[in-house]
Amino acid sequence: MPNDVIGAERCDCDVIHDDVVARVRKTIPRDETLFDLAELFKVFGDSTRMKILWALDTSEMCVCDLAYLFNMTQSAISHQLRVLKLAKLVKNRRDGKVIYYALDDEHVRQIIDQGLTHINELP
Amino acid sequence: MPNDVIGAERCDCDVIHDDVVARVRKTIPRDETLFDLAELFKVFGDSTRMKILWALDTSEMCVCDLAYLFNMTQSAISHQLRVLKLAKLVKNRRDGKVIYYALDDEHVRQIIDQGLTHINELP
DNA sequence: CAAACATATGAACAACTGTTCATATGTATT
DNA sequence: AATACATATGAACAGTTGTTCATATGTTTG
Repeated sequence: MPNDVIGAERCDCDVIHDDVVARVRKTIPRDETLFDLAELFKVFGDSTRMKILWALDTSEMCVCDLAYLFNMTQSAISHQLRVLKLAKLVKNRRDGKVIYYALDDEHVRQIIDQGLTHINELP
Repeated sequence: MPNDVIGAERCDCDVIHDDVVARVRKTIPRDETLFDLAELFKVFGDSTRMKILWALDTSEMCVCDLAYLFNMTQSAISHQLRVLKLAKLVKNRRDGKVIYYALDDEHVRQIIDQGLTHINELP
């Protein structure tokens, strides 16, 4: 299903590069997929959530563990865990009063590692 | 170099989970690294930039090609290309009046692919 | 060198985001 | 049942972000 192809103003070089534009149009994913992808990365794009993900990669933890570990409010952590859960990056289980959170996806680590590689290779 | 360890309020289970917290403290990267990582993913967390990255993965393109392709203002594209360039994800070369942008990193595709895998595996 | 073109950039504005504060929900203990 | 504890959640607020508009920079062409 092709994306929005309704024309904007074209400059001279658009016409020259018509083939390139056409090639991209054929291979680029649907708008909705690109939007979902951006939404996913947006979740990784906050240092509090990044800390939480990294912590949970070591071990499952409860909310107050995380709050104590990062010296943050229980409420702030809880709000962010909600975001992570909606993105299916994190799952939880209840044990009495305590709720334990854990990573819910084996790709989380891989995505983060790719990011680390990029950062470490910068000059 | 250890991160901020100044104490927040501890709940009862913190004390119980002291070992877990200590283990995370030992293995988690420096605050600065986590911040940089989040900054990197933030760049992927916008659908306009995601579109641009995907387009440039097919072929280098000039600014007005991208504007035409996505039916957006030249200015809007230009602003986002600036963000991508600051993140070292994109490089450019000048050819007369026209400036061509291209991916500047072989990890871009891999990072995006990992994200796609996550999205596609959702139920 | 003047006009046309491609791109960059600063200011302004609306929309979005993350934290805090107050409070609600749910569970265990006595 | 009442209290204490762990977590969730809604409202509010400040800070951030992406687009638009106007304009500036830099290059080519006549």
